[in-house]
Amino acid sequence: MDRREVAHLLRTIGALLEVKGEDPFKVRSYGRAADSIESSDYDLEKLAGEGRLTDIPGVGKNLEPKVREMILTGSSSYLERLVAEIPEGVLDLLKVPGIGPKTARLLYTALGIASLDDLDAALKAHKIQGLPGMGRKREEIMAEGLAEIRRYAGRISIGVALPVAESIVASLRQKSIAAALVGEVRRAEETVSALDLLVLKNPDESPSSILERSGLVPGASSSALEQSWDDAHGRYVFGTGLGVPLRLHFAGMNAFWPRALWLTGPSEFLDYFSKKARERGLVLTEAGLVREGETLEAARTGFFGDVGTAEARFPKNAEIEDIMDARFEDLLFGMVSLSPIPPEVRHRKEFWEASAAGKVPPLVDPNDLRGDIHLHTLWSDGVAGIEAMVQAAIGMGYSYIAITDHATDMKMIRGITHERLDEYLREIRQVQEKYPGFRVYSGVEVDILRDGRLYLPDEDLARLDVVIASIHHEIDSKGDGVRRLIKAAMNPHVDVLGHPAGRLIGRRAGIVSGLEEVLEAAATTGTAIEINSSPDRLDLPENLVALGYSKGVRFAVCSDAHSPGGLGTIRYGLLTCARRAGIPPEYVVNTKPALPWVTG
DNA sequence: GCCGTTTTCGGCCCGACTGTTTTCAGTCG
Repeated sequence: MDRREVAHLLRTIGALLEVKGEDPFKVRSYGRAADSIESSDYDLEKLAGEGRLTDIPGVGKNLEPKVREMILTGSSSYLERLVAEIPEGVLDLLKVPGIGPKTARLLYTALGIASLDDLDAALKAHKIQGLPGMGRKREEIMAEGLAEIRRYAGRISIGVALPVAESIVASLRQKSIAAALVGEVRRAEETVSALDLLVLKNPDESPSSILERSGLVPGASSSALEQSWDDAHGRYVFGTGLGVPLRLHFAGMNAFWPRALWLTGPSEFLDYFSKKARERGLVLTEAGLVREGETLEAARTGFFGDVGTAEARFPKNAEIEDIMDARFEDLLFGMVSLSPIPPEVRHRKEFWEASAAGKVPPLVDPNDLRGDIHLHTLWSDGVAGIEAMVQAAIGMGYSYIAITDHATDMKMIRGITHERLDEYLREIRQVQEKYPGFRVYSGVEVDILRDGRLYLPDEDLARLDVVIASIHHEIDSKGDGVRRLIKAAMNPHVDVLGHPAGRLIGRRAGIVSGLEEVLEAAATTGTAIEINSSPDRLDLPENLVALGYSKGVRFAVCSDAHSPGGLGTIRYGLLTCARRAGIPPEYVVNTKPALPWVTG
């Protein structure tokens, strides 16, 4: 059992203990151990074998045997005992706003509610008001929250889906099986309903024998998955622990990229592509690109050796790496007189037109990023010091970062105050001196208060290189977020508006109207708009990024990392919000060699 | 339940808000 799975079991135990009403500190210790195991690179099986699991911070004498059992057997008898008391479905209730551990337990013990469906039924029958402490208003809040969760039912964030899909591709590759991402994950949709992989198949091999070789067959590994063959689509469908299926599609060498194009879609783009193909006497089918009048059977032999050009033909002894090169897909575009369109913008009609005209504009690319300007450290709610974040940034190949700890009146976070500012700036300067070739900007993420003023006075903000202004409380419509954001944008010290919509995917809708006005204001004041890449935010969403771009707004793509490992999440915002919106690199401030508004 | 000790027990994340009360428990950031 791998790190992620162990961490997941530990978190499940922690949540169940919390619902049981156990000591909060005990509950938290399970979460801490999970974080520690997940973010480490320990060889768990080795440590378990040597009895050294307590070397892991957060794992003590009580957790050691529990973790060892998970690693060695893939399950936990302790967890099984807990689930006998409280079904795991009760934990789904915790995702609903207004339901915490106490309420979840009450709902389960009083009404037997053990799933979101149960909750839905109880809300509709108004069974909840009348329980101790529950009234009409509580029911309303729960119903609203449940509706938001239901909007994302059966979907997971790209931030969860992409790394899992990539790790499956990597593990298949280790078994000499070549596969590529297709479908929603390849298009980098903000949430996806399935993980689709296209697997390369030799003519003499069957999908089932590949599957056997893959190690994904139940029983072949501890992470056994339910699987079934879907004959209509020629694919295997697996259940995963993520709430979305994994689907393995198969194609031979010559049909690989036509099939990848088909499976990547989206369907309205395939319609357009087909139309262009017909103009050239070609037909796009699920199995390949074929000459008009040709049968599907013929198509199954693949098109590259048939209607393909000489350079589109694979060499006789092509290596997997050669075949996996997406430039072969580009050749398909060429065959129908289109310029290649990156998967993330194939849904955008303006790119179809640009493609037909042979002028697809460049999109901002991960390699364009020169720095990350929204990061937290131990100075507020981050888990690492400034220097550790600098080293992580250097590891990402950046030339600069901005340290932007919270300046907030949220009491739980001890952030940057007027009194602590001197000391904070001093430490940033000290780290800067140790890394002369790398720029460490000083900054804060300052709270926009209820009246639109900022938590720190202007004279403090004036001392910082980067000021991100964000709303952290009363984000919904009654908090009048639009007016507060515009007021913050008008402040000349504010460089960036942080996570403007304030949404949390699947939990909180955030500001749902009026953000056009904020974009107008930002375009006028020159304030950059953040694209926050945290997988549960992905804020600003694509459609509003595209709108801002049309108004001339500049963007800052940021990780909002709270740990060194967190810097890597920046790609989710980049792919899902920036690239899908069709943003070129020059509209992203942190593609510049230095921040334009900082002098000296 | 972990950790780090002033070594075997106390600290660990705290305060505002809210819907429900009729004095406060529970949630949230």
